[in-house]
Amino acid sequence: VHRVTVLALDRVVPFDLGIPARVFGAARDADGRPLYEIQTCAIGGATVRTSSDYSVVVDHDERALADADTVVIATQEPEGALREEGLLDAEVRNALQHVGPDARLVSICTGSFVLAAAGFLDGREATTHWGWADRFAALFPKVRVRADVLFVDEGRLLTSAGAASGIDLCLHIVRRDHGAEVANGAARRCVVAPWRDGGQAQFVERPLPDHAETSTAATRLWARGRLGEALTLDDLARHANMSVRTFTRRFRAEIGMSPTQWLQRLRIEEACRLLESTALPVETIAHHVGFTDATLLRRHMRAQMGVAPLSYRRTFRGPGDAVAGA
DNA sequence: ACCGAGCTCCGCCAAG
DNA sequence: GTCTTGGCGGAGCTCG
Repeated sequence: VHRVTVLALDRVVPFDLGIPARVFGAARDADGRPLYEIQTCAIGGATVRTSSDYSVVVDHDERALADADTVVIATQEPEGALREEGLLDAEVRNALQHVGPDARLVSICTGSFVLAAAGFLDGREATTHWGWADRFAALFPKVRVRADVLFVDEGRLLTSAGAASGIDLCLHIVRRDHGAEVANGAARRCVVAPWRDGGQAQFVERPLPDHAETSTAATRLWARGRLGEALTLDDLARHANMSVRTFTRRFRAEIGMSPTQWLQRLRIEEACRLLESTALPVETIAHHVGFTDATLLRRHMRAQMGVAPLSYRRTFRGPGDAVAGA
């Protein structure tokens, strides 16, 4: 089992502190056995104040960092010397000494300030909460800050943007460790979308020389932009410059579902968005997201979420809600 | 609710 | 020997 140790520092943000335990804890192998063991530690094993109106009691002190395969620095709003000069408190610095040389280092939100101040991020790309990106860049000129992504994967060092992107990052790590299928299972247990790769590149991966050409990422972006068209497997494979067989194989390995499953999911997602935010007729929406027919949209929505398009719109808008046009 | 033509998915396997 | 590729075929699915 892979051991994940979460370090909770003073004024930790409870939401973010809970993310690793929840997501890694949801990662199971085919027989349902947990793939990660999560422990939470604090300096001196002391009670930790949170950013909210309560404190947390942990079971471990910083020595728990020593046998961690992965160390997660939970969100802590930078204060004092860290905020002003980018310097770590002596006790935090000492605690980080326990981290093994091969441990993977992960930060959520402003936890990246700690990693940067400790020098781990020098010469690397990293991200942090967008509201802190300028301060971060000013304090740590040796770090290349990306403010426009959900997370950055530098291999042994991974940083995520604000709050919920910590979930995306943890899922990404599970995907890296155990494949997309396992990661999707964890996402399902957490009742969270297994894949957020919006319009822009929302994460940056360490450029692996061979990985870039073999990935279906570019084709997914391309397909996303032409949802309304009738895309066949051949179209996708051709765009990716792969045989159909290789494309489907890669796709499943990377995303954990088949190309058409993914495409349908996207279509439904977009249809829901339009149902929520516009008053367009179902027929128009169906065509817009690539269904030839409104009945097809109904069939798929029924199958995937058990709701008919109009009743989805109704529950979302509430009754009597005036509708503004598209 | 059902049906058939066509498409998709994936195990298998030979080839690189 | 190990890993990847891609054609084949049939089971299963999708769409009209």
